[in-house]
Amino acid sequence: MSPSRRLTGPHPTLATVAERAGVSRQTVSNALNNPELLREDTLARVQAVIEELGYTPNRAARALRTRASHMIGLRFEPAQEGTSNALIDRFVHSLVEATARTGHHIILFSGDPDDLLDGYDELLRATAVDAFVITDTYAGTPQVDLLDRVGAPFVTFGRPWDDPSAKYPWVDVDGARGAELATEHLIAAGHQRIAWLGWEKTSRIGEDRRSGWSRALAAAGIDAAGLGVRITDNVDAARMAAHELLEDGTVTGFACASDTIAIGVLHALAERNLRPGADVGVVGFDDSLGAQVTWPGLTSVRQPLEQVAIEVIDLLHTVLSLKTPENPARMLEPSLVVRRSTRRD
Amino acid sequence: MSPSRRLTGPHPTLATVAERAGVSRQTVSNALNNPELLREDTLARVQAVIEELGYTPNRAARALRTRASHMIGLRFEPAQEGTSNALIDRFVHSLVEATARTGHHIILFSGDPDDLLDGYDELLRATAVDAFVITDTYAGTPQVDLLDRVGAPFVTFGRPWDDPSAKYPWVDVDGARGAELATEHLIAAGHQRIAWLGWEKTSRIGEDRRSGWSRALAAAGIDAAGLGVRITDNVDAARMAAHELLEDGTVTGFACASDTIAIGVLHALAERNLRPGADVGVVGFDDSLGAQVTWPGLTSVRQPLEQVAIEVIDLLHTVLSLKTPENPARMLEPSLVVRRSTRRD
DNA sequence: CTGAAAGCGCTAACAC
DNA sequence: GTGTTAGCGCTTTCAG
Repeated sequence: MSPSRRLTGPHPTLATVAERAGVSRQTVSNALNNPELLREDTLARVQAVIEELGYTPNRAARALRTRASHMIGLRFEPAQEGTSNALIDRFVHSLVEATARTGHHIILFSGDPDDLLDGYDELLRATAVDAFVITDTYAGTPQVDLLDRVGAPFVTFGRPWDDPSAKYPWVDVDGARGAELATEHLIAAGHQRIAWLGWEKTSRIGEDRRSGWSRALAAAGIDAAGLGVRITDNVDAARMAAHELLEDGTVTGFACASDTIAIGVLHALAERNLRPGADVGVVGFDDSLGAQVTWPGLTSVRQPLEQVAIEVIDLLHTVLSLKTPENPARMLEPSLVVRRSTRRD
Repeated sequence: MSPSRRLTGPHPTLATVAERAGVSRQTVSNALNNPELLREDTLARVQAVIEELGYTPNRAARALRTRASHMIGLRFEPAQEGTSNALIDRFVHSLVEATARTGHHIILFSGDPDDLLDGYDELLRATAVDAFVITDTYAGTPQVDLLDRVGAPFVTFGRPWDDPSAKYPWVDVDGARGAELATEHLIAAGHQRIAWLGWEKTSRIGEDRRSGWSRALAAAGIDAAGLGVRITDNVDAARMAAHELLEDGTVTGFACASDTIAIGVLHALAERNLRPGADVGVVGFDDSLGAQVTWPGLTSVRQPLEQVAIEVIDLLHTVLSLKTPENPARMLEPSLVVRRSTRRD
């Protein structure tokens, strides 16, 4: 005699479905997780009841039993104001779309701004997440060491700058190639003296992008001397640096490490009554909303974030199934979105 | 004789802690959830072991038992390109910060773009979330009906436009007041003929903001005839509308329903060689990144999203503890961030 | 104040 | 193929 209890609670359980379908709970479970084990008619009957009752397995119970939460943690930093670079936000949108197809969910957490590692450990010990996506690899990757140590799966958006031979799975966009595209585009538009406005030397990403600019100039036989400038990532610093470079009248192109910097250059042009595109070509980086709305339209290097998200989730999937990914290091190509800041109409 | 098993797995459990501290599992549980029940020395001893072992309660087990996941669902729509308005992204950042203090977490999910209700039900039936935050109230609120029907807790960012007497908890920002602030600011700067560039009539939020503009003009005894224009929310539509309004040379002020629209006005000014601020005052809405980086700096109405998030979480807390919030309808005041687009230097 | 027993809903292992 | 048993880690009774 089975102790069949009828639950009065709002949610049907395995037992409810089993009773209604006239099978055991295990059979319902199999219908869900190993449908090939059931006879066709039994399966159909069980599925009909599941449908009818609107049954969805209880996540907590399933997680407790299988030790898999199907949650992916992402540490979400406070909003950065004053920069047009909301790249991470766009990435998160893509990530949510990408996870939707796999049954995983993104859970956002915050941590002490002074402690890059804060928050990870707790979620892990609570078995609240199966894995992490790490985005802030530009700041070095202490998180990677931590997660490696405790054996937690993760994938990073951003390559292992500190240790190119590191073998954890990552996805990144070739920033040097992006800057090269930008510079080639300016050269093709007839510019010769093309400046680089980038970040401080401490930024690996910044130096990488800068190398793409150098490469493009070298390939075209253009001397880069005095044209590479390093500043902090804000509009005003860029504006001032641009004024300095524009002083002698020979510089007519700017490849920039960010849209914020490029917009600073546009400000300088406005103040000098120079026409973006016609007089001076300007290219930004990241195709941020700022690039899209700013006057007269900013040409910018765009990272394929949708694809990055898909690759990240794909890698995560592989890692979570304890398989070794075939290609754990995935470099994607950026593209150039051309707008009026480089058109010589 | 207690069946004390030593777990070899990575995570300590209640049993591990209990054994190590020489108490029963229940006592450890109490140390966590009802510390006032324990004798001081026992409590201290248990806490020391918890600390030492780095124990964190298993969320799945706790959720299964208490029927509370401590997760809050937020449906996250695909990124909107071409508009400077990433308000929701900024809100999510604030929300994550706000939840951090309460032990809740935000889980992001996506849904069929054609079905506003998609996704909610499933998370609920899976008991994956305790409650929802709803942000898209401008599109009407079918979600509210759904959640009300199934008895799921939620709080909205956005008031019940369709039914002002609805008694569910919400937090919103007074958009009419924001437009009024913008218009008053333009009047104070000496402008008289101040145009409104807003959204189509179908937008409740748009009409609400517009009413603030009318109110400010009326209070100053200025005739608004012919100055209120409704367009779609994009840079180009705004640019063209601005050109039309600027044609007769009398309009010198623009209050706008969004930063996107305001930036379109700035484009028109650039094309007419009019100086933002000195010749024509322009005010946007939402203080987006675009407003912050665009030349020459766009004055904009700012919504206090950090505070909105805090109030939302506060209401959610109250609702989740089955109490009736004292003040379930919370309207917050926006503020004006003044930049050069309204300075007459 | 502390301990023992029961069970949340599910799935892995094994019997039939 | 299908049913039975056990237990994931926790908290809620209820005894002591």
